[in-house]
Amino acid sequence: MTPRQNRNRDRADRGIPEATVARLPVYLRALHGLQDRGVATVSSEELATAAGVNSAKLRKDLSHLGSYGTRGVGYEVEYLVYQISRELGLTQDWVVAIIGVGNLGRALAGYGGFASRGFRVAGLLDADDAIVGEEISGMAVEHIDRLEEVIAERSVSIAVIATPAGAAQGVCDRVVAAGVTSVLNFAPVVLSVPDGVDVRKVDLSIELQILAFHEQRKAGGPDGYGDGPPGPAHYVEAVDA
Amino acid sequence: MTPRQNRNRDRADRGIPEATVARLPVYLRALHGLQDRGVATVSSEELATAAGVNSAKLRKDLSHLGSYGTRGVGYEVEYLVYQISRELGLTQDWVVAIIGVGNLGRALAGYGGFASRGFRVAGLLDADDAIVGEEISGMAVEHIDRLEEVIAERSVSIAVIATPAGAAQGVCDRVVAAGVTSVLNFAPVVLSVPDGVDVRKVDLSIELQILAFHEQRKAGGPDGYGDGPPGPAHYVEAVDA
DNA sequence: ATCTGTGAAGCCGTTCACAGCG
DNA sequence: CGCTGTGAACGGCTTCACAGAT
Repeated sequence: MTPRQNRNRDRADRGIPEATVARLPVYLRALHGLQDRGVATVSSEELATAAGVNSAKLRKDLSHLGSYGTRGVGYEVEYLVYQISRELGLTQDWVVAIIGVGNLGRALAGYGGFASRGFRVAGLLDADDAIVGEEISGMAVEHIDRLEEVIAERSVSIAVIATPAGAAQGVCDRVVAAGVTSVLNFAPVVLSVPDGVDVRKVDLSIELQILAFHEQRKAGGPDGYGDGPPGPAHYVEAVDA
Repeated sequence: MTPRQNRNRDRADRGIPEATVARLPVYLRALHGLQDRGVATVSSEELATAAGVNSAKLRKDLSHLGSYGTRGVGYEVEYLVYQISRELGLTQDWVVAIIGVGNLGRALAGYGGFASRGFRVAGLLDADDAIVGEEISGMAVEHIDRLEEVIAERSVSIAVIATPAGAAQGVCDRVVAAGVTSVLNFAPVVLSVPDGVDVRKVDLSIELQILAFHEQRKAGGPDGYGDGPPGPAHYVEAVDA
């Protein structure tokens, strides 16, 4: 039989590669920038440059959504914005609750990119009584005890966890039990969730450590040059900073 | 710049895959957790579970650093912590400057994970005179005009950009000109930098959009309801499936 | 016997290069 | 022509399954 599955869907195959999905928001942002500048049509080369990828990758990515370009011309900006938005599910509003209202939670609550791009923050919750009641970006902070009510009453579908590490798993369990199936986690812990729940993690410290690795390499490799002194025999004191 | 001259396949090959590098910080955090609980030895299966990966991947990753385990037994926690720390370059301190002291910058400045794991915040800079002089986490905010001096005087090697989008590229150009070759960017723009400069991006809005994509799919696939707003030009019949 | 370290296979994503269409 | 859309080649990452060390 043929190697492919029986039904090779014509266009807009729903099996869009993860790597492509992760880039669609970048393309979308670049397209919005072009829109603001009044650009009506864009070539794969131009859009790719604006998005920081190469044009072959961009064309391949867009081909997973369908044939939305015109050969010999390029892509119509407005049309492509709509198609990508629809594919990402941004033509509807997603209701978000932010749990943990420290500096990070405040930064998230005030982030303009939320409201403007299909996300509506409908709840700010915290366990600290000193913070509860405070008004942030026009919204009053509620006590975490009301978490389940808030999720149910306002149909929250995405939970943003910005609590300290120790509280994160507990909060996660509660939001999942309340029916949330998408979690964005800023706490530096690996959350465990049942199948069917999506968790994405944003971790500053990990990003910095990756940078440090490359920075060190630029400076001549770990411990100086070449092999250095590794090996089980050279068990130096653990330098726990 | 000297080209790659990696010939040693012995152990600790310096050509560690990017995907592995990105996971090492996760392993390191899991190991620190085990250390705190007084665990001395761990199997690949246990550590993998704690880190949220499968054991084959963990073993393959660690094999790129060297043979630091004992067959039939597992890995010595303290020794592995040291080896990973060394590989990531965390046995030395990296000096960080944070540019942009809004809520996000404050959250970053107060983030405990910095100081404790090989990073030292040596500068907080902002363009807003109302903020300059304010003390945050025991450090006074300085004016962005002093950016180049701060970088040079304190040997800053990593710049964290937490400014509004419009200011990010300008700040980036300045830190690069001042000799910084590692940038962590929180502003929602694609920064362009010369070769040899590393940029990593953290983007909340992108993460949320990826979640929205999957959430939508769970709810029955994109376009599962009527059709949205009008598509500008050609509006072919969407999908048959 | 147990658990690591690793060749080998399979999978996925990227890049190439050109066919196909405007 | 110019530029998109895409098969095919390529390379990297993940997974498997077992050889090999203790």
